[in-house]
Amino acid sequence: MKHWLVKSEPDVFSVDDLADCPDQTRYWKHVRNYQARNFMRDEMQVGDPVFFYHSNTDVPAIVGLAEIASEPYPDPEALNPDSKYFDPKSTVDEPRWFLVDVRLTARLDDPISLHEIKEHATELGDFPLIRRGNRLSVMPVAQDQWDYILSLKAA
DNA sequence: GCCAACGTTGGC
DNA sequence: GCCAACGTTGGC
Repeated sequence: MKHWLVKSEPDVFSVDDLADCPDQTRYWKHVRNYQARNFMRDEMQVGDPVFFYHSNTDVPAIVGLAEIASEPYPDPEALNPDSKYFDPKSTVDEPRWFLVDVRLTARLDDPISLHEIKEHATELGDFPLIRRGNRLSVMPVAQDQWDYILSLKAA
């Protein structure tokens, strides 16, 4: 089992939007980045825990807990010529882009802010979220990093 | 295959 | 709104 962090801009799709979805579950999102794609396609498993992170907002923060709710499956929008996510190089036989469904398990009453996470950079060690210049929207979180970040909320 | 130009991300 | 970082594109 691996742990993950996924970023979403709340203006586009927030944790509240996910909460409003049937079964608090929805596909997570039309990733067009190969590194993120590889994590989703090759490593995510049903039940993996996920931090839901709000980016590009007043207070960037982990705002919810979620879990992977499906096996990876091809992104149908990549095959739809009318979609903004259309990719002519993706085919039914050789899909290029993948989705997984994500189910919200808890909203955090007290979000864990990026600022707070950065204050604990030393304890966290190498963590993609706080790496300079990082733009990855899907990233793995080590078990001890997961536990440590959750303990910040409890504290 | 190189690399400049361009677009996007995302914190501040 | 600014700008650093990074990925992608396309000319050569």
